[in-house]
Amino acid sequence: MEATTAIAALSALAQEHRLALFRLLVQAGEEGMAAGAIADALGVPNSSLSFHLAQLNRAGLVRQERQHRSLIYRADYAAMNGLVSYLIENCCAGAGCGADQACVETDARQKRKSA
Amino acid sequence: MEATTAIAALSALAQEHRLALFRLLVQAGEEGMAAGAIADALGVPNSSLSFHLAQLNRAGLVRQERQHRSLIYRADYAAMNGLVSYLIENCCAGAGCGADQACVETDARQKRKSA
DNA sequence: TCCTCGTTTCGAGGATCATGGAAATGTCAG
DNA sequence: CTGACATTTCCATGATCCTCGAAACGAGGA
Repeated sequence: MEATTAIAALSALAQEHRLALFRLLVQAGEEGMAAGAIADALGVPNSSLSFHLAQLNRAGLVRQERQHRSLIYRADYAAMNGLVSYLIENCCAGAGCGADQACVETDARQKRKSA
Repeated sequence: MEATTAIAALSALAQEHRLALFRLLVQAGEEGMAAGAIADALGVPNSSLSFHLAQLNRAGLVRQERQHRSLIYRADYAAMNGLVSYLIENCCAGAGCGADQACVETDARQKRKSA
């Protein structure tokens, strides 16, 4: 992942409504949600929500698909994991982070992915 | 982690210089780096760097410690992992994300942590 | 104490972003 | 074709953020 891509993703997530929206889609899973249902769940005006959905889409964090009259949105798990991996890249200079077990786990996980 | 905290962290990371800075500290590990050394490595004016370091510090992503005349900065791995966990919370609605192996891994990792 | 070095704060200018109503677009049923 | 519905685009307003030189601050060394 390039820095530009990561910044786009982080900028997209660094906003109250968009963070809630993305997490909603992450938890919704493969089924996804229609724009209207999301607006309902979040209590955001349609025009605002559309703006935020477009931002997340442009950042590659969500994908849209037509289904009858509705647009279904889904979280892009690959992009999400790519961002996470980018953040913890070469974590801890190979020192194992001392007492921080969580960091060791994420580091190991990344190595497993690239192997 | 609360939404406000996560947004603060994401906002802090959603900026070219700060993202590079944070990743530099993540890779530097426990040893950390002095403000001057960071400014040198990134080619950013001192005043700008100080501004960005303050943002990361206020977001809880880095910690500072005096050492003689220099201020040593270190990445806060606990905060980093907290943010990651917040993002992937209840990932995939327990569906295993279909073909997306990476997501399954992160989901499993999170469950392991909270167990 | 005086001076130097490392770092932070101040301040103004330019750039980017969020909001939400109204109008436009696209999709389908009758 | 017409009407109804779901969603997006347009647009102006207000708010927030980034930059960096200059000045201020704080900690040692002589």
